[in-house]
Amino acid sequence: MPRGGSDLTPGEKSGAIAFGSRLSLDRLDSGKRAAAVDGFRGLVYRAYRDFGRDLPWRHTRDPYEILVSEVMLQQTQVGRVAQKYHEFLRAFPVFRDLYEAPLSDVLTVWQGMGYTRRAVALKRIAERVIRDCDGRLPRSPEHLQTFPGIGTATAGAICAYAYNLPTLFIETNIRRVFIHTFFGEHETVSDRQILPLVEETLDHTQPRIWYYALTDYGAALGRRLENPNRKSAGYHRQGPFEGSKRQIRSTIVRALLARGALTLGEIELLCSGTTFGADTILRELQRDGLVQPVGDQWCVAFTPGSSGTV
DNA sequence: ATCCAGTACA
DNA sequence: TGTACTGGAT
Repeated sequence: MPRGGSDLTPGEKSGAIAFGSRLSLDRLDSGKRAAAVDGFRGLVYRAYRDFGRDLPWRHTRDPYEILVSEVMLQQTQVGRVAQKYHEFLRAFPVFRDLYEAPLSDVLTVWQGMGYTRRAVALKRIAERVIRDCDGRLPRSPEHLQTFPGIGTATAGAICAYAYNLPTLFIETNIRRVFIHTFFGEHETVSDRQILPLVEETLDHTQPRIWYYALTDYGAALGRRLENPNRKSAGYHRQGPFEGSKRQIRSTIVRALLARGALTLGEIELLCSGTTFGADTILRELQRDGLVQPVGDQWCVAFTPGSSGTV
């Protein structure tokens, strides 16, 4: 494990590439290019030694526990996930617990994390793993990506962290490292441009540790730079929360969890003052597997697979 | 008031 | 290829 360091100054040992260095692999012959890749790896590992993070989900290699952490880390910062992670695993220690739990229990524990849809996805993953996969999470990124809520980044991360496989993936900290280091002059950078560098620099001898190091270096860069990911082709700012659809969605789900069930009239009341009709929002929440109608009331879906059918 | 994050589906 | 999905920190 790395230890927390403090000195960020670039004046390092002779020959070493300093924290925050910009590099280019362009127009290097193959020998020089290999040496530059080596230098980059040294830089990343040195940052890991100095600024590596001791994160709760790095104490396990259990695929279920890694899955939970990676889904939580989608769109949600480390600090908030760290608070919720153990609580979630206490409530649902293994796939079967998540499989058997009512969705409302899962959503209740999930509260505060945002993007409730991810909790629905986790429950659906548990159902497929129990029913179709003999209770074991698959090992290949391609197979993993057929599960709800698992895309390229999460699939790659699970393979690297749970199985120590040399998969290629890009998430925000990794993106930050490559944009900062290799695309300093560029105005915008797409993941397609970054991926070949991820491939070329990957340390096949220890993918798990390499990705720990890469993400920690990215996180350390993020604390001292204006976010280089603003150059990412996918980057965009978020609109205001007040009065937004996402605000009313979360209000409705929270109310349903607290009260058990609500009539359409009560939900319309929650929507008053927004430009969205209760009907539209409920339909979307139902499509997302979050709610379902019961008689003349609405409640949290019994099981996420059942969207609509009681 | 502004910032950050990966997936799904158009 | 673009856009919608949240909530807490600052």
